[in-house]
Amino acid sequence: MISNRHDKRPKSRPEPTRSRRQLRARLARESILESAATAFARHGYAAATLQQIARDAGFTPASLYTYFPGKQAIFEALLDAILEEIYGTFAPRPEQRGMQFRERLHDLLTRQLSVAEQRRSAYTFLMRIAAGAEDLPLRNARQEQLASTEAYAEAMTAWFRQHATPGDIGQLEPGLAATVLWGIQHALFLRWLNGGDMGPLTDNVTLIIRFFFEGVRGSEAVPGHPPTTR
Amino acid sequence: MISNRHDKRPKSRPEPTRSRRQLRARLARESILESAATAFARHGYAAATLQQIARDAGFTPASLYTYFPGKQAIFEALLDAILEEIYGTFAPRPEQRGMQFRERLHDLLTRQLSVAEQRRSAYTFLMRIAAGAEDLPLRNARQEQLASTEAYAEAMTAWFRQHATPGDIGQLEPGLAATVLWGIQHALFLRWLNGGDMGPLTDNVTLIIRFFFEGVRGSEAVPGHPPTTR
Amino acid sequence: MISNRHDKRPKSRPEPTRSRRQLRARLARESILESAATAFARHGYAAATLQQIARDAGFTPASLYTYFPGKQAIFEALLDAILEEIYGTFAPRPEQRGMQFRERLHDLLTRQLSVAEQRRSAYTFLMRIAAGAEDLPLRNARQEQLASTEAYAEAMTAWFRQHATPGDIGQLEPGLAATVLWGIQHALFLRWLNGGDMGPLTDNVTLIIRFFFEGVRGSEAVPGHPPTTR
Amino acid sequence: MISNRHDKRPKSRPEPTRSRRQLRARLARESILESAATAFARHGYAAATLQQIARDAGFTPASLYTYFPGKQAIFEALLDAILEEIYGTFAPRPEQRGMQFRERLHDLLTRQLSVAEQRRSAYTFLMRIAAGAEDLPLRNARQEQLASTEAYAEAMTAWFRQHATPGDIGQLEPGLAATVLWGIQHALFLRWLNGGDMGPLTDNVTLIIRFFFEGVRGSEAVPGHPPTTR
DNA sequence: CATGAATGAGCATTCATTCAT
DNA sequence: AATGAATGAATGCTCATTCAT
Repeated sequence: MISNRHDKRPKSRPEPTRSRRQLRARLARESILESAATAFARHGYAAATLQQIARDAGFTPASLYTYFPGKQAIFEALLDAILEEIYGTFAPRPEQRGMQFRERLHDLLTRQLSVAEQRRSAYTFLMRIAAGAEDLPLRNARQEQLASTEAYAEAMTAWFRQHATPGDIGQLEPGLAATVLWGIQHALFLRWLNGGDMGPLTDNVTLIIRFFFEGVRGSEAVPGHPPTTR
Repeated sequence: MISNRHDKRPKSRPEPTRSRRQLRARLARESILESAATAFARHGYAAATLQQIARDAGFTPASLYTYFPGKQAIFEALLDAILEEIYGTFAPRPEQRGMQFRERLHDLLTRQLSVAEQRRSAYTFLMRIAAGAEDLPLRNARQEQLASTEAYAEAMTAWFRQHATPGDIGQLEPGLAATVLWGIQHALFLRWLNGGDMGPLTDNVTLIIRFFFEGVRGSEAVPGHPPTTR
Repeated sequence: MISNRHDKRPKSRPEPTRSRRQLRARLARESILESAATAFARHGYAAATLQQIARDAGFTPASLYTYFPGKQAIFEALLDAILEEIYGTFAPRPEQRGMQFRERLHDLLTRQLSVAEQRRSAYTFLMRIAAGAEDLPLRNARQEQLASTEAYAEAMTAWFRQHATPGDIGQLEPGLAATVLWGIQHALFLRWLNGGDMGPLTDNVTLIIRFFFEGVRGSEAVPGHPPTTR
Repeated sequence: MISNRHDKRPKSRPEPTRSRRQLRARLARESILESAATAFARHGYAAATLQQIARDAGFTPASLYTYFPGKQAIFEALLDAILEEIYGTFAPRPEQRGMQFRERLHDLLTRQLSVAEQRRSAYTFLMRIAAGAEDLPLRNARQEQLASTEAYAEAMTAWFRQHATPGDIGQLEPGLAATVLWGIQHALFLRWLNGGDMGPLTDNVTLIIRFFFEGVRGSEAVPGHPPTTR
């Protein structure tokens, strides 16, 4: 008799009202972020309008304020999410135990391109930022740092130091190697993005790695679509 | 007879006054384009304001309309100029006669990075566009096509076909090779752009070519700054 | 007036639950009005938001609509309440029978300042309105009339006519005297309101009356805090 | 280029173009401030809209930004102007040399009410603020201070100290006297403001002074309209 | 009864553009 | 040729109000 919430069920559906709402709200937020990613990727932060984002997500502009305090907050939430996903790929994984460096890199890039593929728009926007092509409205210094080519290169450099044995990347300065890797990866991502219906983005990993290690010369035979690892 | 006010007629002498005006006008236009390049590179087309451009060029916004019909026209003129410079580098040159493919490529990239270095802002903006990071306000389909990574890759592909002999780029599809080359070039350009006071951008050419042909493995020794052209 | 709520139900028991609800509802309404008074006094009608009012009263904005049909209704209810309290002080009181005019005025002002002290925010808001410093959203002409300095002065004038004997306020036009009295009262109210921790507002009554009758000259000695009622 | 301005006159009016524009601009600014005063006085700062101000001044809202950087700047400019006028009246004047205290006060109040009369709306708005009936959007601490009843009372207190001889205001604390004076003045200003077509506001000065010094009792005969300074 | 969610109306502000001077 | 002034259109945002739960 004290709790009157649970015995309200007889009448309708079995789900507690509470979590229904929470679920709906979470979905709405995600939908808005997805729409924002699209708009930001297509037009840039400044030129993207709440109107576009809202329409795409099935809301009116005013409604966005139910879920986010403003345009900048949407931007930050989106950036946080994609940064977390991308940088999360650098975390050490038990499966890598027995792998060679090249295999480990394959694994890493596969996971990164997988994120890029699934969060296509958000990743595209991140690349815009990373390439310096955005006026960031950031109050958050941490974000400003992370969302740059340099930060990515640094993270990759650290990863190299952790996983590569001497000789793996020649005598090359790791930071430079990381930058080049970023360039190759970026170029193939754009190719995939603009190239109509190619296969999965992750199919490019082998290619990227081969280019990275051996360059064009070493790519004796590159079929239209990727072979197995190594 | 000195004043040029009275004779507006089609046929009169090449008055110095007249050409002085033309000169002033041309200089003004170039100054505006330069300022526009800076603004567009920094903020993107949509977010850049005529206010910024005008101030930077020493005008008021209204004055820009003396030289260009509007923001979009400025954009188009700027894009035209940089596209012409970049694509101009692909034109065949007599000096290349006796060169090896690698040398020819070195020559080509040197000229391209030279443009990038001198037209820094305009080139940066072009890269934003090429990376798809811009809403193009183009009425001009030709421009839209040219200002893309694909178009660049195509031009490079054509150049490969013209200058490479079998084996030069392995058995790789030339379009793919061109894309990768773009990626490496782009990454090093960004590194130079954001990296404070490095040396000339063109110093990176040898590096780029070595990465392109041999990858990281082949780069046995890469000093902090590039060796001579070999 | 106080309890006419219970006999509205022709046919059912005087359920305790029912009147408890009514009590809760009345308390909620009063709480809301109090919060509204605070908000209106601080920001004015237009600038005060239901958000502020609701938060202060422990509700969400939507909930206010359970108790009032809208912002304007809250405003009207609040105004009604404070007007009733203030104008109620003019009602004749048996205790005044044997008093002199000056004593009666002392009594009147004491009761008015007592209201001001207890309904501090509401009274402050009323003063804003009275001073013409509010856009009244009134549909109700009666309220618009009552909530003005003139209406107050009129009421006071009437009271003067009823209670003063010739000579009490000199040969002064009563309306003018009432206006001046309002001014003095208002000034001391503001002083009390802004002045941090002074004593009770009603302590100012003697002062007000002395100023009113004799002006600065007559106030031979005014200690920091008012003497007894004389 | 440097001096081709002067010989342009033959054709049209004798005024230099430059000052024409400046004049127009100044008039526009004043017109806007006047309209702003009206709107702020009527609706309060927050509730007044640029739409109203602009329309009243014969502009579109966007045009206001030609003359002021924003709503707040309009507010500040307006407040600055009226504050300067009001506090300017406290400045010592040579003419006061031979006057008695009462005469000096008469002179002071006349000048203050004269400002109130001429800058009717602005003064009304200032009174709203002074009475605490405004949420000030002030960045400017100086303004915040000056625009309060206390600040006015302080200024008046200082003036009292400078001009009154012992006995002039009884043994009353000057701050209190200043407050009361403000109240009387304010009440009569409001009466004038709302009272339809009375005579000039300054006609009330004698009345105010008589009330201030002698109160209602001392006002033996107060005709409808003011006598000479006595 | 309470509230999360949704929205239309409205606001301050920005900006590309036009035009008279 | 250059610009101050003016403006329509559009933007991010707020808020009173409605409604389903």
